[in-house]
Amino acid sequence: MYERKIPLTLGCGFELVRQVVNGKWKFMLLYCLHEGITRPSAMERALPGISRRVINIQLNQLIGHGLVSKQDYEEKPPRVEYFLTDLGKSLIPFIIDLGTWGEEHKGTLQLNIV
Amino acid sequence: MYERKIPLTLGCGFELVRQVVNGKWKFMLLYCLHEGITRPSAMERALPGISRRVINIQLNQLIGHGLVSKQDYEEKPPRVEYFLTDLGKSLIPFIIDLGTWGEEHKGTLQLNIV
DNA sequence: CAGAATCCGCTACGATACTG
DNA sequence: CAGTATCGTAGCGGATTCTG
Repeated sequence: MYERKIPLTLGCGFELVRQVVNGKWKFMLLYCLHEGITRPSAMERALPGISRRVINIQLNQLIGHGLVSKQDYEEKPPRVEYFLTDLGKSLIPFIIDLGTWGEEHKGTLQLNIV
Repeated sequence: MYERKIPLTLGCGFELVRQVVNGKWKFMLLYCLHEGITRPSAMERALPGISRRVINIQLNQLIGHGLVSKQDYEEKPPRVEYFLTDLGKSLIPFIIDLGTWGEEHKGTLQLNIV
């Protein structure tokens, strides 16, 4: 054998992950759901700076990717709730650990990012 | 107490991580380095579809974030090598585990993404 | 309160060509 | 082989407005 052109058996996995978590607020939205913040209005309060449009778009993408499910109670005034699916839950440990990693290296990183 | 407006102590960490790994090929570049693929030409071969321009841009960002270091041997023909810093190495387990996660749920995810 | 529709600026990325 | 410069494009996300 010569050389492996694509030595990255994980490459496909990387790309899938990248697509799934691609989006400015996806991590935080998933973490909100994990924290029990299930309603859009609550997310808007919990995440200063996010807009309703982006909440909807990114939640819908997460639903499309099978990480989130939606419950519409069809009441008036409207009430809906979003929940993590099992697949979504399986991603939470990564998110928390990555967030912790970011916190721990905040000093080093911020210097460079700012 | 009323309600915590920002219940996400990890929010800042999320944001830092998002900025650091933001980029289509960052995961794969970091994984390349971890695999010992240190030279740009080798990365180009290992990652079909990537361009030299993007390799340089994203590696420089990683350097700026302190995850990667560069060694220029100042020879002719030119030869340079990139390496993971300790900070960069500390991110590798996440990347591998996320790639594995993506691989494991490929079936579920691909249906939705395609 | 949930959410869809519209407009728009910014950036990332790809393609290409060029310098040492 | 390494790296830069330029151009064109698609998409993300912010602001705003409107509906049920």
